Amino acid sequence: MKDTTLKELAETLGISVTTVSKALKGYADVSPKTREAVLKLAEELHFTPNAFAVNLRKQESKTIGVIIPEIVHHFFSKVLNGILDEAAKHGYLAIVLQSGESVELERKQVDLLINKRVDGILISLSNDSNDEAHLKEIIRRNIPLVQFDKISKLIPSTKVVINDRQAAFEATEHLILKGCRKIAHIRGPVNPQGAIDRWMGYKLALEKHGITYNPKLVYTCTHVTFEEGREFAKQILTDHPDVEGIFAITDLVAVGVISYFNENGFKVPDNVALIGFSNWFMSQVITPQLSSIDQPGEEMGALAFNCLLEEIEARKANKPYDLKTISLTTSVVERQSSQFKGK
Amino acid sequence: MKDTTLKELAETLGISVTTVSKALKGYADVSPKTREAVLKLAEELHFTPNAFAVNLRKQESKTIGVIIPEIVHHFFSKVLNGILDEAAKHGYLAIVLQSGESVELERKQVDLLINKRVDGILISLSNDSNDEAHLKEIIRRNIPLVQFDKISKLIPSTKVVINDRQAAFEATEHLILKGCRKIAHIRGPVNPQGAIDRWMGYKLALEKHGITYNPKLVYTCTHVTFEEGREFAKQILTDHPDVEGIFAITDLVAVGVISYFNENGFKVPDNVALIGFSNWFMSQVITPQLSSIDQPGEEMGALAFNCLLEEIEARKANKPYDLKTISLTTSVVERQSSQFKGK
DNA sequence: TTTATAGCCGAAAACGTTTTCGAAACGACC
DNA sequence: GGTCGTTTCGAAAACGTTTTCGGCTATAAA
Repeated sequence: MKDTTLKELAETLGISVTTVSKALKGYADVSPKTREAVLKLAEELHFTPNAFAVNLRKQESKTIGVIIPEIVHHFFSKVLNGILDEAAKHGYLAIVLQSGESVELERKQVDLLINKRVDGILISLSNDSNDEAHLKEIIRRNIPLVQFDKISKLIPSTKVVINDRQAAFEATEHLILKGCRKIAHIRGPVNPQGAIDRWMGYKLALEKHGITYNPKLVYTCTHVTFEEGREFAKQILTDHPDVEGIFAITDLVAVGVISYFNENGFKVPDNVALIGFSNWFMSQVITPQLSSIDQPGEEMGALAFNCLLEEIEARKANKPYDLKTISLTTSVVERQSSQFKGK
Repeated sequence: MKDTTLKELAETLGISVTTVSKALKGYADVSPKTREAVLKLAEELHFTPNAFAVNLRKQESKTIGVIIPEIVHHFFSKVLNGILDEAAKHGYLAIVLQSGESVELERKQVDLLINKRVDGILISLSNDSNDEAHLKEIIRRNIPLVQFDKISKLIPSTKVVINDRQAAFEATEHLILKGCRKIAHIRGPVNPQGAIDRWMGYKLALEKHGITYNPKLVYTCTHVTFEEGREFAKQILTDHPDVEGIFAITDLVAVGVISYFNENGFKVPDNVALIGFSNWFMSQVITPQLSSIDQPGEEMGALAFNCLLEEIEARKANKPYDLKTISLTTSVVERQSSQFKGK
């Protein structure tokens, strides 16, 4: 059973394909009588224009590609949610791919999207993306591109990010304002820009409040897991039993810290104040509830899509457009874990 | 700057489009000399076949559509992960849509995918899907369809599910074997089949072990949230202070129960044993760690895709294929929360 | 009666690829 | 020289739509 085509409609009505097409698209130069006949028959036969043909003819598919490191990830799934909803509003569909934090895979996914001839690409880079050849290829091919969250500064494109340094500054300052002076930082891996920026924000906050930075209070994750949180909690307790506050790179790590402290009778927030990062769902349901930094994931996704759409439409109309970098503001979400009691 | 086409290659080489196409696809009837010339030029000019044209010609796009209720959801994102990985292995891309648990939106998304002429559709229904007209339309259009997790029994298609009744039976029996006799069940909403099946599994386990079913021990969620878990925990404590075990429809609800009990000094598992459902990540990091039922999300996704692929290929080859229903086995994940101490 | 003007319609090209089918060229063999 | 087979190539149709452009008819104006 084949799909109905314009040609079939035309033949059964005894008119030309052209007229059928025009009737369906509301052109003015088709009489009301034939228009209605066409519409009626099209309805009856469940006609829908063949998307393949339309794509070929119009050289566009109303489809974008999205590449993220991991889909099973609270933040990225929220961003994706924002992208999908906003895309739907504007009649766009999204092909979703994950790079699994591997550059080779990321490059492969980019190639796939280029070959598919998507109308545009949204990408958040994998952690070890040192090579940008594939991104350059996107630009060479003149495909609209917007980077979000984890970006490459070397690639000229619109970017939607959060200000990691500022956010980390506020997180640390929050602990300071709660009365902490000796504050440890469990930071992210060495390379990713985000981890570096947050670490710098931490230092800046200490500096502003006259606390000397002590590198021994900084612990570096390699995998940013729950288990690492537990391990570093133990380590901190032996290295610095008098620690007053901890700023963890991520809620997951912070939850690991809580878990270890809970088991070992070290009280959060009575003995030590704690703040995480991302405002992951779990931070509301753990005991004690975890203070955190809210990253507006859906907003980031929606904004990234809108920037991409702007670029797509500008190019189609042969209009110029500006590459911008949008920095979303984060906010401290104050919960129980940071209500430091002092000594 | 336009993309290179077969025609351009042909013209600069002074040969026909046909020969260029054949050279690129490794046909035998093109001489080694011309083949190499074509390959070389294609490489230089970064030629990639125009996907729009290929789709039109072949009447397929190597793209499938996926509709899930929510993307920001641990289980569904895992299923999606399984789908995407398996699809990638077979050279397929996926367009992802969410129905947001609304039938109207679901119907709209189905229409979009039909119009896009995807090669097949994977769908998990929204909760209030009582109307199946849109699914029937997929079948009428002869589009390969596989349902997973939340399915409609009325629609003939391959299905990949878990055996909710069996899983709930095992969860309840697990509590019984730990020594619980008075066991409450916080069940899901009234309509969805999954909630009904789990409730029946609960009853069956009681029956098998000679415990009379008491409807007053069953509490019905409407939104299946953390807050509902807390509320019902409170309610259970006043209604049945001597409760020994609780089987919650979902880990999230179970975590709500833990949260309330933790705050009010009612000890899990000393006073009451608890088991959830889904084995989502949080169950490992909460204190006490939550026993649960593991649902193999990625496996479900991978399997669903493979079934779809089978159907796609069978149709292309005009071979018959069978509709099957695959029931994945779940397993009890025993953690701290179910280690009941008795009285 | 001619001319201008709407109103309606359709031929045809274009999008870029794939595949069928036949043809040309060439050598080998009888 | 004719026949046959092999190798290499290309014309053309097909996939289904969109859009331009010109043409036809009938009516109104001159």
